[in-house]
Amino acid sequence: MPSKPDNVTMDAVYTAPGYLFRRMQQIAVAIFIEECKEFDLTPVQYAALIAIGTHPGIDATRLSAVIAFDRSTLGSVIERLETKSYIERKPAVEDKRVKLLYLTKAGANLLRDIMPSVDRVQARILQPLKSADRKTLLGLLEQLVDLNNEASRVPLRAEDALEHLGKAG
Amino acid sequence: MPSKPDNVTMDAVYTAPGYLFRRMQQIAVAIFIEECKEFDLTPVQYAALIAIGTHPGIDATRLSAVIAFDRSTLGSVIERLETKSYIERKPAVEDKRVKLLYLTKAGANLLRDIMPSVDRVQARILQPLKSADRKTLLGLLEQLVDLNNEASRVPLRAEDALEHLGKAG
DNA sequence: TGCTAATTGACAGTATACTGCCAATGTGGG
DNA sequence: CCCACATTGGCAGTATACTGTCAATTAGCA
Repeated sequence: MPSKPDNVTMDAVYTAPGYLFRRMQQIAVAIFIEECKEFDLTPVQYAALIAIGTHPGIDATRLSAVIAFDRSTLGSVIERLETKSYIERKPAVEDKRVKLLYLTKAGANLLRDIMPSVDRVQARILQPLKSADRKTLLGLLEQLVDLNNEASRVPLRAEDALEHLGKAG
Repeated sequence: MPSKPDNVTMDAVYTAPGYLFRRMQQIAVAIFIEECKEFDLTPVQYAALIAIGTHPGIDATRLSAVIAFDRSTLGSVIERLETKSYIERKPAVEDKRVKLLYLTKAGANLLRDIMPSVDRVQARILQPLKSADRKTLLGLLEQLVDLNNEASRVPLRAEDALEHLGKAG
């Protein structure tokens, strides 16, 4: 059977990096949700919790820079984490606009408990590849994300995380 | 200056494949929107248009299998493409449930015109890497997406696209 | 000091994504 | 033929993502 013109043209989509990254994102999220379903936490909420845990007293704007999430999106993420009592929002005394974010005891416990599941997620995502290929892909991915950092609307600014320390102590 | 414990812990996020794929997806979409802004088309809408163009008379359910998009999501995507007059929805005579999808003249023209921009998008996404690394990454990505196909809720079923031919001719 | 800039959090609006449900319709076994 | 089941498209609800706007507040400069 000769190859159909259909397939030839769709290959332009199937082999495009943009399409492949979209698929991998879908797959990664699906694996995360499945592996962590007992914790009722999304990948985004997990990353936000980690960042708040490692940067106690950070504000929402700086948090968005640390995990490279859109500030508008982050608002609802924070709200949901607060509803679940995993974080607390406290108004800053020296700046009435700012609300500082802190992990609650429950949030810290959750992070501790979910860690093995998250480790399984990251392993499962790359599992189909041979060990050497996993390292190669991961290395190239890290490079590409770093070199393309400015291309996204919300570039990663890890160093922003340190600014609040000047105010808080 | 000694490395902060903050950075050590955040590295667990920054080097996780799930996080890196999310970042690359954000970056790829941002580049697409920027490069194709004159056409007012999203990456998802573009992929749907291509698939409809290469599979005239496909229905929404089969379309979702061909591009691996969720069927619920696809409903609104199709609606927007129809509003913009890039596609047409015609009821199937032999099955009153089904609505068949066709590219309009305007849709075909758009696909033709947008192609150079989309080519630039795909090039820009990988541009920061050396040529050999681009090929390596793309090859591993294709492998990984294929091998993880069943892990996503909506696996790619390219062969589904051929089923409607039995009915339409 | 006072006016303008910038910052912060919040919100409205649009567009993916997914879960689950529904009615209409089609299909196949008894 | 009839009834259980599957399929199709649509919808409600939730959760990212992004654009743009806004009021409150702060900061910087004349």
